[in-house]
Amino acid sequence: MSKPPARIRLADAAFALFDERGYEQTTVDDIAERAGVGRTTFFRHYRSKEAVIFPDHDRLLELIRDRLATSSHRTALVAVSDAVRLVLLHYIEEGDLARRRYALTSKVSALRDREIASVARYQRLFREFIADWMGDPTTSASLRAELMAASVVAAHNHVLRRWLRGESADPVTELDEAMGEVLALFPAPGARPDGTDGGTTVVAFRTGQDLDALLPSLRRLVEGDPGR
Amino acid sequence: MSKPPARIRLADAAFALFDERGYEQTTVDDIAERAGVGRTTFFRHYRSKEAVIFPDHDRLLELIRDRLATSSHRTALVAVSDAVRLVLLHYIEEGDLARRRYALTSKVSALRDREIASVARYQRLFREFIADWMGDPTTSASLRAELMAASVVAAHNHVLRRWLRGESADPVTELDEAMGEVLALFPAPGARPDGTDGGTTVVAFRTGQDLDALLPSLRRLVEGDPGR
DNA sequence: CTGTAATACGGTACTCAGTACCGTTGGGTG
DNA sequence: CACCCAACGGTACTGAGTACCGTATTACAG
Repeated sequence: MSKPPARIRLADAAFALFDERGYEQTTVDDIAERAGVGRTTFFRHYRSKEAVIFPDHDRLLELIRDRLATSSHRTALVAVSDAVRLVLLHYIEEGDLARRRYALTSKVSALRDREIASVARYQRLFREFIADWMGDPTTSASLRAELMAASVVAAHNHVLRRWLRGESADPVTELDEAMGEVLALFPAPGARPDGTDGGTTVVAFRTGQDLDALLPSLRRLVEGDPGR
Repeated sequence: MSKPPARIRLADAAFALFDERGYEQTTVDDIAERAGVGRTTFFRHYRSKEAVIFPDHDRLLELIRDRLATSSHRTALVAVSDAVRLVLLHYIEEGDLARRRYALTSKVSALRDREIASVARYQRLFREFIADWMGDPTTSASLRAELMAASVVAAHNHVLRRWLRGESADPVTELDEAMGEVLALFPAPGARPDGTDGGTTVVAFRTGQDLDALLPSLRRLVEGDPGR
């Protein structure tokens, strides 16, 4: 039962001290001391005092960048909705650690700001991806990309926060639902080369009917024979 | 021709030095020295080195809070759209100063993060206002409030950035147009007091959209909230 | 004119985050 | 054994931000 590596010990010590004394009241020296290492070693493993709480935002950002780069979806919004799932899954994998971080960021404004800045980087990535995908430098297209990216991130944050607060048992499903709402906000342009601008399918449901029973015909309507 | 007050001299000195040497390469001592005051005086007027660039975000936040508190609009979204105009007008009043700040925040990530954190506070204020206004603690209502707040802020940012880059001659009109798009995204619920609702849901699809992606929201429409 | 209180200011000293640099240790590997 | 290389510890430094104290200016009451 040898000691875990310094990086882990530092993180454990940091979270423990933050819980005991609060973030500002804890110095880097305190953390290093409790971890049984020198102060230099702390900064070797974590760029800053804040970074010990957000260890791998950069890695996650790259992961998402790759996912977007290799994604083959029919619309940019679907691709982004798919990519943002990675973020949620990452948090869920962290489990209790993510919740402890949430408790900290809720109290310490400096950490909250840092978290917000990280999220903004995701949003920027999404915005640029959508704008590139649309390839339309128009003002309105740019605005549309901005709105889409903001909505995806907002929906993700909504679900994530619910899960962090313990209000959600199945966050992945909730994310799907939330993303469905977002997709519904932005109907695809439905560009038709022949100019008939069909593309619109109107479906009438009777409430109380089983959606799953309708699904096959729905799918036929949308995918099989567009324009009817 | 007496000297302007120390607060102004400090801001001028700061911006000049930031332009000359860059933000990180400028120390607070440098700023104070050029302004002809002591270092202590700098911190008396500005809480931090960053604060000299963002002097009145707090004041503006309070202004918006008041505006929302005294607003009598038909929908929460309109009230927020109206309030966010204050932010844009504030930047426009600052004129060239706002553009110099934009040039700085574009280069220095620490400043960009700070700006983003400020904007997030507006967004949070909007979100809480909308949620309170709706008075519906449901998950979907909460998500809707989140999406609305994010969209308003995104639209504002879009217009503001265009103006800061000198790409917009009439930002106020552009903001109105952008807010129009946002309002179009979120049609009013259209409550039916007479109960004539026949339980039929009409859904308009655009082909080219992923049916699977839409499915969750569809399911919610049919099963979760009949009659809407 | 004088005492006094408020305000703004300058200076010193301190804490702490973050950086730079240097020396040391402890394994592997030829 | 000699060498190397990675991880570590220590020291010293810069710079932001805070606390505290003394001082000059102004205003104002008596």
